[in-house]
Amino acid sequence: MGVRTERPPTSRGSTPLARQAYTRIRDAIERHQYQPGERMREADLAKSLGISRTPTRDALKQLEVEGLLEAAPRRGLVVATLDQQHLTEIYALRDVLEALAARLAARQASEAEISTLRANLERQAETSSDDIDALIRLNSQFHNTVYRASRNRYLVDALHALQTPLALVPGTTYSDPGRPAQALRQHQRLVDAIEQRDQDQAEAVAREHMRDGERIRLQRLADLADELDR
Amino acid sequence: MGVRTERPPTSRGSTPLARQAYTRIRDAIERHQYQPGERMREADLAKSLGISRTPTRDALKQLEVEGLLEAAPRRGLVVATLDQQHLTEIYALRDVLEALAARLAARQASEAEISTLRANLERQAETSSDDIDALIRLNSQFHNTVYRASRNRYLVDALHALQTPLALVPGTTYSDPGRPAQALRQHQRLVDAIEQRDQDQAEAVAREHMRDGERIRLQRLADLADELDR
DNA sequence: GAACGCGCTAACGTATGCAATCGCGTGCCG
DNA sequence: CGGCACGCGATTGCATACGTTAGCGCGTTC
Repeated sequence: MGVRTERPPTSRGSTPLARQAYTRIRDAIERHQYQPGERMREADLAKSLGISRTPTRDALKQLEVEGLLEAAPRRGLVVATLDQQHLTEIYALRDVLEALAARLAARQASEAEISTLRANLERQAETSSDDIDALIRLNSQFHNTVYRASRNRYLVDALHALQTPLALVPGTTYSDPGRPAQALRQHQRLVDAIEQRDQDQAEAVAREHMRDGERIRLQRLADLADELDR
Repeated sequence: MGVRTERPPTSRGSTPLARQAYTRIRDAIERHQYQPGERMREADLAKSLGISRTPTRDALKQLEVEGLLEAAPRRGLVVATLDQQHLTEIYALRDVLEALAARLAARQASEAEISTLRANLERQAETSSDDIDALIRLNSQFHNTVYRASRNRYLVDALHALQTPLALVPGTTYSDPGRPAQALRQHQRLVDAIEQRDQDQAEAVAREHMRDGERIRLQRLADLADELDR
């Protein structure tokens, strides 16, 4: 079904379809356009994406590896469900990983990385608490900079892998009214600790940051369960 | 090309081809039948496995996710290389993960799990230091039992993910003459700590175990580099 | 009227053919 | 004699057809 005559032959990049499919399906899941437990059929998705089953299948496999989809006993792949137990396990692990990243960053962050973090803090401070999308983006950049400063790619990968399934819970910690200001204060304290090369302090701040984040997300999950019960 | 008339229709199991391909390729890599950097071509592998490119491709993708293969700039998938830097990063992370697993196991291992660990220790004690394959198997079972006792599937997954790339270095820590006895002693101390619910001690023993393992593997890598230089 | 069995259909695993891309070699031109 | 450009071969990405299996509904029989 060679429908793709739209793309001029000069377009050398021509994004791999599997990557496009992956991105679009993942976005749809993160926007909660599919319910947890909803079946994901190769043929349906392929048709709605306008591509064949082959790249669609590749995308689904990757999403399964990342934990956004799971194999249901006799129904194929479905959107994964994240309950309180999962959340607790994720944060138990994330706590020690963020602590390690903060410690390593305090030990070996470059001056350029510290400047990047400072610049990020300023932008966070200038951003309105209402512009949640911008805050989320800045938060993500902030943490990624800290992760990379750890100089440990396995740690970076593990931290990213842990954050992916969190997208299954609608909203983020920034939906909580006091969170933006609190996060900014904790981020500032973390950069201070990194700049002073105080590894223990950096680890302590990171752990505090995680505990607060876990609390907010658990609360959110409980609220959602209440709504569904009604 | 319906070549597979060999399999009687009664054979219901007939492992999916993609899984077979994955297992066989992974085994071959772990046995070092491919050199690091060696190209892995879909068509070649498919032909040598007697299957088509589709399941072969699936297997290669999974191996890439797991870090045994990596995408080389302009040459497709090649067998991954593990240098000293990688090893150091892996162990820096594994240290805190094993420590967490040991701590959680000490907190919440069931009596049945502790019995399983004790039984494993006995079998380790009865196994000759020369039977390296058996020791490796027992060691793997031992650690997996501790991991599961942590009641944290994300931690279990992360620990497994970290161990996979270690297979790229020929031999294991058990190739070292003193290691079997040392490992057994450390395993025994770990089970003692778990049984006494001493979380700090469990964590300390796990960290010591990791440090020794890292030292042996770094030495092994250095020896290999020396051999190649000659 | 109920239970068991048979066939139909939906879904996925697998095979294979086709197309697009990229590296590399060769030949031509400056 | 060297560099650039064109073309060819190798390799992977994508599409699609086929086979197989399992679940479900309908019919038949006791």
